[in-house]
This record gives sequence, C-alpha cells and structure tokens, in this order.
Amino acid sequence: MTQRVVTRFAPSPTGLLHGGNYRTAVFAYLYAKKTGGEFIVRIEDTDRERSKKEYEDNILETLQWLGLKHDKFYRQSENAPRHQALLKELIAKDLAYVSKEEPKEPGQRAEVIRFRNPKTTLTFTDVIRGPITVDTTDLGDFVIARSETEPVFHFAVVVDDADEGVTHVVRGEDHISNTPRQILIMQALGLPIPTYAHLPLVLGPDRTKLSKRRGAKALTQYRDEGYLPEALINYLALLGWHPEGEQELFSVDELVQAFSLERIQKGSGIFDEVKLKWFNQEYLKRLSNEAFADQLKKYLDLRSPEYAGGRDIPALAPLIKDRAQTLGEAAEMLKNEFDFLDTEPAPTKELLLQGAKAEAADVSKHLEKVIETLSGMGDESFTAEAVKEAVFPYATEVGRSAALWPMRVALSGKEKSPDPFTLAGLLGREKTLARLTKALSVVK
RNA sequence: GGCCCUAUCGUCUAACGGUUAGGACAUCGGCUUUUCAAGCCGGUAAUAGGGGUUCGAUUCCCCUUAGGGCUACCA
Repeated sequence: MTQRVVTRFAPSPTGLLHGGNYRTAVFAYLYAKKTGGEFIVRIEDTDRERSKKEYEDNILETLQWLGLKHDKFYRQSENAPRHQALLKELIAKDLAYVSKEEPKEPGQRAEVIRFRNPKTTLTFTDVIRGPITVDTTDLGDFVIARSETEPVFHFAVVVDDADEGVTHVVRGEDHISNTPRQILIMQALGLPIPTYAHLPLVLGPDRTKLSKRRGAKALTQYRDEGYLPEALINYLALLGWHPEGEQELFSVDELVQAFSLERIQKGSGIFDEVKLKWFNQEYLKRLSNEAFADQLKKYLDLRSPEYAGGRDIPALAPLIKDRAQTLGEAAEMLKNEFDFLDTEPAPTKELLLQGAKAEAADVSKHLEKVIETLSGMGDESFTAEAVKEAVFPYATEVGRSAALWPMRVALSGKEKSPDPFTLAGLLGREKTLARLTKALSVVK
C-alpha cells in the first residue's frame, strides 16, 4: 500500500527522439518526484539490428540537458538471462510453445515462440481513462520471442518492469492495445500488474502521431536552435496536462509540486511550435543581461566560434534580449544587424528623412545641433547615458522623431536598430561625430 | 475491415449539473515609444450532431459523425 512509486522511461535507441517521446519522460519523471518515488531510464535495445549506441548516448545526453535525472539506469539486453529463463519456464509449463512457421517475409524464422492465449475477457484500469475491457481472443497466439534467446518487446518489457520494481507504467496511448497481451504474459508468469497511465498522444500539424518519418523534429534540434531546457520542459508539461489555476510559467520544482496524473487530458494534442517559442522567449526575457550574454556565448561557442564575427557579446546581448525568441535568432541578429559597428553605413537622404516627419531643412538643423552638442563632450564621458542626457531635452523640444530618427539612421544606416544613444555609446565619440557629419552632408 | 481510445475558440486548455463558457498562444485593432521589439488596453473566435436523464446539461447515458491508435518474428 505504502509502496514507493517507481516510474520508467523506456525508449528504444533506434533514432533521435522527438518532443512526444520526451513528454512521456517528463510526465513519468514528474510523477515519480511528486510522490517521492524513483525514476528509471531503461534502454530497450532488444532489436539488435536497429539499436545504435549513438542513439542511446543522444537520449541520455538529452535527458541530462533537460534536467530529467534518473535514479537508476538499465539496458534491456543486459537482462537477457532472465528473459531466457522465464521463457523456458513458460514453455515448460506449456503456457507458450515453439511454433513451426512458414516465413512470409525474407528474414523471418521457420520457428518462433508463441503464447498460449487463454482467450478471456480482461479488464484493466487506466488512471487516466478508467476501466478498459478487451476480449483477448482477437489477439490469437501471439509471438513472444523470435527464439529462446530473442524475446520480443512484449515479453521483455513485462519481465523488466517486474524485475526493476516498476509500479506505474506511464507511456503513450499507442500502447493501450498492447496492454492486454502484456497483462496476459504477466498473469502467466505470476508477476504483479503495475498501474497504467496511458498518455494522450502528441500529434503533428497533420493530426497524426508525431513521428520522425512524418518530419517531426528531434528534440535535440530545438536545443541546437537555441531553446532553453526550462522552456521545453514547461511547454511539454502543459501539453496534455494542466494544474489548477491560470499560471503558465512553471519551474521544474513547481511542476513537481503541482503534478497529478488525474489532471492529465484524455484527448491528443498538437505540438505547437509557436507556443513553444513564446515560452522560450519568456524564459529568455527573464534572464539577467549577464546570464543571457553567458547563454548566448555558450551557444555561439557550441555552434561556431566565429559566428558572431568577433562581436562584444556582453555589450550587445542586452540589446537583443527582448527581441530574440531563441538563442539562434539572437545569434542571427548579432551577425546581421550589427555590421554597422565596423562598417561605415551610407544612409540615403530618403532614409534619413523617412521617419523624421520633418523637412530636410529642419532635419539638417537638428543634426547640426546634435553635432555641436556632442562635440562639446569628452572622449571618456561619451556613454549612452551621457549622450542621452545631452541630446534628449533638445529632441523633446523640437520633436523627438525629427531629431532622433535621423540621428539613429546616421549612426546605423538601418531602418531598425537600437536607440541612437546606445549606438553613440557603442561607436564612441569620434565615429559618432564622423557619421553624423557625413549624414548632414547627405541631407543638405 | 476488426478491436480500442478520444471530442470546448485556429492551437494548448479552465469550468462540485446552475458561469455573460474563463485564460494563454496565434490573429486583428488601439495606446505608448526616436525605429524594431517589449509593454499596456481592447476585439474576433469554441462546447461536432441527434436523442435521452434532470427543474436545469460543456459536464451523466445512448446513437451518429469525425479524428486518432493498434492490428509485426519494431519498440
């Protein structure tokens, strides 16, 4: 009764996992932590042909990146002796038998092991969906092993779950149909039947189960695009589950606190990258300037060191923090929007006047005034704050658009850029004055 | 085809059987701002259909419809 909860995440290492897979891990993890239980990761590598070490490494690495720490780790293949022993036992008891087959496809065996189906009606209770009743007759004498040494998924899972003490099987809805045959095996083996929680599926935009074949992105791709693990966890947790209240942003600790299997949705949900992006932006915005610069730096180092063109990241990061939805976008901005820092811009007269809402004559008057004001400042004290203090009152007086738009364009050469004071501070006195003077001559 | 699961705005979702059906993302307006973002304010938008049960159904039951899953010697 007071048995400690044990959940598990049991992927097969046959490819890169997508968001739907990792959401299952998130739920299994949250439930284990919520109840003070244990979270197990088991690599299901019984399919020797398709299982690859690199995928296993990727899965473990990604779980770690997400912060889903497991308490125990297993590899299904390592439990092979038990599988074989129990398989033999079933055959000895005539609950399973060696069956002669006619291979229908190349590679199929002439002999496999089938389970003697008792053909009964069986009911199990799913925490999320309630009782589910099935007539197992339809299943026939299904295959449980390719040979005495090669169990098939259904057999291996059941044995492993029992051996590892799994109390709660949290997995995708696509396994509901598999559950009856697994229970049949458990009954034959006299194993305890765990509690089941079949999660609604995560669907792609086409409303079918997320799958690599249909173009679902690997979760690692989001990492590579500059998503934060906190954002991913938060988004994934809220896809198919929602606590009471209207809060949307949750730390992992808060999720653990609030989590319950009962509030998991029954209906499938579509993976919405747009909302995920929003979450990521929220997390990015909440970072301090230093932390954001740090993240960006790390991201850049990982991708390609010269990506940012040797820019001063700590100085520029705050300027793009609120605008970027991902670190990837931030990197793009760094690369594309700050070239004016080292390349002299050549704004046209048209651009200089575009947002000024004023006549050319007035604009040149304002530029002259700004140049005059800034000329009086020293090299040392030429900071963004100081420049603003010097120019702002005048700009306010004559119309901010009329004075500040041309100034900003003169310094950046761009329609969109940080504000003119920041630009001036970044460029320094000499470059600022040179660019303003040049712009003035263009306007005249 | 058979078996199983599901059904609230475009999307994610809230609502002891009694709400003007709420929130978030997206979208569309407006405000603010020196541009772009951000921010603030507001709008559009949903209970699949039909039967019951009930004084009263988004909510409970049945049917239909639609979608999805499984139907492997993959997991």
